[in-house]
Amino acid sequence: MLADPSRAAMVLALMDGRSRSAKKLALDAGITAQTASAHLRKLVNANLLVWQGRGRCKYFSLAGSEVAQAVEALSELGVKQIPAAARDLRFARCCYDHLAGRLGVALTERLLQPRNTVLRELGIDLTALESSRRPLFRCCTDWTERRPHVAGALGAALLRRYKDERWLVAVEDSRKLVVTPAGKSAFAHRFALGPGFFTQE
Amino acid sequence: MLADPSRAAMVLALMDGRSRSAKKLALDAGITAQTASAHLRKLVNANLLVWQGRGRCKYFSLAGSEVAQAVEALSELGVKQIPAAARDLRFARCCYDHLAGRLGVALTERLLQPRNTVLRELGIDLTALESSRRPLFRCCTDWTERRPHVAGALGAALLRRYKDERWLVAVEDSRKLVVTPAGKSAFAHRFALGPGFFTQE
DNA sequence: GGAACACTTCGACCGCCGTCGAACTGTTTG
DNA sequence: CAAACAGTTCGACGGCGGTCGAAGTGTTCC
Repeated sequence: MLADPSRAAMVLALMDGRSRSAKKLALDAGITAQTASAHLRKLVNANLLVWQGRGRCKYFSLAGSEVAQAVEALSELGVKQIPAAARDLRFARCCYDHLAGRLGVALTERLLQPRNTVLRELGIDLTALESSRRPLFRCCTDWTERRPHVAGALGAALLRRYKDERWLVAVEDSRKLVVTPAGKSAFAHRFALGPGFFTQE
Repeated sequence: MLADPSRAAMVLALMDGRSRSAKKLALDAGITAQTASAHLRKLVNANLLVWQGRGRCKYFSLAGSEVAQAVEALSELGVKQIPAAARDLRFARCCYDHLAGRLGVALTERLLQPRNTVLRELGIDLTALESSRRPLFRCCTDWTERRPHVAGALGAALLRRYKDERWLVAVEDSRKLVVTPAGKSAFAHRFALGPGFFTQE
């Protein structure tokens, strides 16, 4: 299902967790609307995508975090073949609804250190997240770093907070995330990242 | 690459981490030797498999843990479609070189509990593992349980120990693992698994 | 109402690729 | 050396599926 180039392009375009119209997906994948329509129907039937109609448009998005995770795992296999295209995404990107890339891995490691109080300081309410239906903590192996980053309800809550604080901003039509100056200082301070961390970006 | 049924069958057959000859893989996949030869060459070129010649035979095995991880992530997407075939593997199975399934997830959770001394009692030397080139701890999301189990160097060391102790034995030609009576008692005792855990198997 | 637009259905085309039979290379065994 | 066997190469076949043009449905907006 993911093996077809056109379908793969459409799924990759949705890897930032946002939704897009059929037309836009068709254009980005370089195929006509009819062909895209057939592909999208297959992807929905295979439970990879879901859609929601608004007016005369159909907006598609990933069916869930598992889909993003599978795509990340597959990307890891092909990472040698596509070094150029991937370079942009290595430092910080969305993986569905949470943060991935070098920054995501680094923050995860800091979070896992014992006796850290970052979560509390960020105002993340663990008990509330624990009561949600969704698993609190999932690891998602990073295809650029080959080390885990935080997914699940906690991962989504963290990324939302980073964006709310404007430490990270999303790049239009891309999974890429850029760190604002305020973000650099906040991450460096709260997560004890060394001074050289952001200069290697 | 994994989309072709014959190639998928061969890769799945190797998911237990062992190696098999081209002929055996061809037979299991239900194709002729010529066809298998072409597929195997492609899989090797794509860095999914590696091989090693012994005499007139070529023995193939997975190229690494990432491959197993990607296959597991993909299996999760299709888990609704193949409930029958998967039933056998749900409780305990190999995922390349480490333990997966309900048992793998349960043991992982016990290991992650703070202040646990199971690792030390099992004689697993963390400092030695940490110095190895391979990442110590990797999460691998379980496609049957949708929760993480331990992969990486630690996961491999644990499974090796379980097998050495004969708590788990591998089933011929399958990823399935069966728990011995000694294993049931050892796991229940050391990992504080409830009395009902093994009866639901 | 009518034009513009998003999406779908249908049908036809075409090319890629999985498949096998036949024949070939190289190794093992007696 | 001959026979058996693992694996490979070549060539031919066949079908699945991705592709688009044309035409159809439904919605929005003036």
